[in-house]
Amino acid sequence: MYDPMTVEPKWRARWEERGTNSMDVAAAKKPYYQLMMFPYPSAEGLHVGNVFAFVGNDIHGRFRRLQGWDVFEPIGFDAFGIHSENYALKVNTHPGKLIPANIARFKEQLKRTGLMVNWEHVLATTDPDYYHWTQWIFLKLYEAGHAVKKQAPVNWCPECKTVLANEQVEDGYCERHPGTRVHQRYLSQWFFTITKYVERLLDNLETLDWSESTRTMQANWIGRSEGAELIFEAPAGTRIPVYTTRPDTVFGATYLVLAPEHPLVDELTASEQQNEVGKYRREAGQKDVVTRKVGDREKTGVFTGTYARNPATGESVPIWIADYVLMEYGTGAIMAVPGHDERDFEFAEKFGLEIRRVVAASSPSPSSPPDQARAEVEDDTLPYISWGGVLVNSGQFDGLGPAEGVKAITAWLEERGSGRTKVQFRLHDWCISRQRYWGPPIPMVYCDGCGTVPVPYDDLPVLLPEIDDFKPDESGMSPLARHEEWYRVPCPKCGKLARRETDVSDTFLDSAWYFLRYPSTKFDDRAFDPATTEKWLPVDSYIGGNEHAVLHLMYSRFITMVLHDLGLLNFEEPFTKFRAHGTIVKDGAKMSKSRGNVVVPDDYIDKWGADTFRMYLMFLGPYLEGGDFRDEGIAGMRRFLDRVWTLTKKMATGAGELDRGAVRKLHQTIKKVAHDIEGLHYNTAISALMEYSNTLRAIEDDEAGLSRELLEPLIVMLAPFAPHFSEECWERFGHADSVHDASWPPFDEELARADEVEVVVQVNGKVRGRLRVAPGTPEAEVVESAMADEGVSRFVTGREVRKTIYVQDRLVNIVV
RNA sequence: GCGACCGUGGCGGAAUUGGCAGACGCGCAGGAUUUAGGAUCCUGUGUCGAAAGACGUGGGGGUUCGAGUCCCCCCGGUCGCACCA
Repeated sequence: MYDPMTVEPKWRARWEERGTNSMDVAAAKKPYYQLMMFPYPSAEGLHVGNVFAFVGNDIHGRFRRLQGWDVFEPIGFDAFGIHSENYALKVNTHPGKLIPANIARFKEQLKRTGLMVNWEHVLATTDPDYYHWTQWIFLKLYEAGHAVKKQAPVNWCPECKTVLANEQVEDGYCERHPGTRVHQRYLSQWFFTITKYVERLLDNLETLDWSESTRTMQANWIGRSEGAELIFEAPAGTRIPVYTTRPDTVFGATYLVLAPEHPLVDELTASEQQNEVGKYRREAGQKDVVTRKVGDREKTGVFTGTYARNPATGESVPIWIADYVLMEYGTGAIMAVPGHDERDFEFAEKFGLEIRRVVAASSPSPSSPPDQARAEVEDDTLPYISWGGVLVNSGQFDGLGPAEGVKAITAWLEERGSGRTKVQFRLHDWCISRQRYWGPPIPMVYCDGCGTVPVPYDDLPVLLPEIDDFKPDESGMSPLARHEEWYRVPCPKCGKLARRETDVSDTFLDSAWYFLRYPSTKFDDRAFDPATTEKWLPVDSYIGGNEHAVLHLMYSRFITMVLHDLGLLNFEEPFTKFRAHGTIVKDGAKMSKSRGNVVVPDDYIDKWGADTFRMYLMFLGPYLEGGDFRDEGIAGMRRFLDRVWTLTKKMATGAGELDRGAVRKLHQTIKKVAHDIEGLHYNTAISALMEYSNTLRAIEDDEAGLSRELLEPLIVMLAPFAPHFSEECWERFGHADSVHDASWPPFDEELARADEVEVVVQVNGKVRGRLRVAPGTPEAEVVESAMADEGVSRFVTGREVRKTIYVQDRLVNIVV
């Protein structure tokens, strides 16, 4: 009987002794970088979702190794950030104390899972040897002009006394304090100018071998749109630029709306409207960023009391301010076309503004041009939004389709100096300041004389001080701002007393470059060694969750591009291939502590062994889609390993004739399993291995029986899935070396070929018989024997054969 | 609302280019072994039907000799984005 409780620890110990998994990064000849997204080391430890993800990554890495690659499969810990910090606050223990214990626990669990992790190259983002280089990257970006300081709104929870990320705000309330409304504060913060790279970030997507869903999400996030910037002029000559994707509808623009924060509002507000406008702006400022965007969408706004000239019609249109217009997008001002935009329509209805139709749904007939179209348009009670139809009420442009109208009207306005075509993106600059404690201090110093001064490279790292009062307070500043002994430093330039930046950087910066560090963890004088990096990067295979499809992957690509442009990297895309794995759910619902349906891997590994658990997880469903975790099936997987175990004990020693059918099945299996592992289709790879073992079981008592040639390839193919079990079998076969240093079994097309195929005979598309023929039998011969088949002739005789369809080696269809 | 993906036995899920639907596994039933239970092994297992056969991949229509697969409409689900002008 196979006993994982003794076999698995035995092999883990031996792997460590022999250094089986410690591939020498410097000496590797055929490098293959197999990366998985590193975990946040939570206090709860590894959950099945992590194990599922890591095992899938490990199988691919181990398979590549069997194919002869020098596979580098590192792991690290994303241990900075608000998660760790909030947990530390909750249990009232310093995060610096919690993290090492959590990491130790994770390591233990990861090892028990049997991963081929290279433990010589572990990293933790909280380690000063690591964040030294996170700060170095900040300085590199600063030097290149990609790090700038500007004012930005943040969510503030008065109860937590801290800034919240958008994800921590639920419908305007703090996620930790359901009764507390979050509001908006303006703070001066550091930004990385990722928007400068927006075209490359979008265009390069097409060249990447990434999950389609991930690329789509990135493209949506970047949000490219084409349109025009048009100028509306106020009487005093103030030019108000607006961005629109529908410049063809400018003849229908009956009013303007500015965002409440728009810098021109003061100037444009008439004196009698001052009070109203001021009040509205204050109210808008009170709303937190999230509520304003997703909360109650009842339109609100106030009239500024002034007008601007529509550049197309020359008419005066009223200028309003309303919070449905966002300052962060476009120019922070829109031309409202209520006839053809739902939001503008709703607003116009509410405030009694003019609605003018400028696109008719159907083409006016030549006999009764625009009049008829106008009539039908005026009946409408809702805006008409489509790229179909024709322009009406648009002067010389009447009759054009919207797409032609865009070109013609933009060109016409451009000629008159009131517009130009414009491409707009949704992506914003990346705010990296966090008014928190648990992160790498931003390496900047503010000096009264010299201004903003970067910390010299030689003074890095700026160590995060160990303070007890890491709890945030009312001020909106980092807890570090309470520690004068820390932030008071001499200015690096002039030596006078100056002040450190007290904010720390975003966790996403830690993870935006960690893959560069792994191969170079041995170098303490550089972030990443040029020769090592050239050898190992870009990453050959990256696997992770789609929850990081946008931010993490986008930021990593951005940092890589910047470092490339600075001449520090010779590639500009970090991940050649990326696949998003699926999610494991329980009873159809996402696992979460609040639902109480979290599955902890430890008990399963204790009971069934890591190998059984690994295979079971992979067999649940397609790796790229995930599946539902149930206890019922796991015994079946254990049964499978037990059967293979029994097979290996029956290995025939004599040199009998090999079973032809088994050899054929073997080669078919080699091909299928390799193909499936490459595509990460582990569930079907496992089922192919099961089929092959069933084939062997059927001949186990035969004379020639189970020869080494039939059994050993099964064990090798099983090795990526069940690494301990396979080692034990391999050893019992008399091998002194590791099965993981063996080679993937060679595939022979000739041996895989069937010497007889079954051809299905259909009459009118219904199966009426089957024939066994040699592969490649010509059509005429097959049809002839098909007609002779009793089951077939019953349905054919006495009827006229209209035609026959023949698919080589597969099917005959006789149409009568 | 917009975008992407998906819907197949009692269950999880298979099915290159349109070509035997239900691989593999779970569960279940019968049998062997066992004092019994468990474990193991063998056989069976989409539905209706005694059988021949008919029906069958969320529903409806279409293309085709042939549709789970392609096209159109509808219903249901999952994920992402969400006042982005």
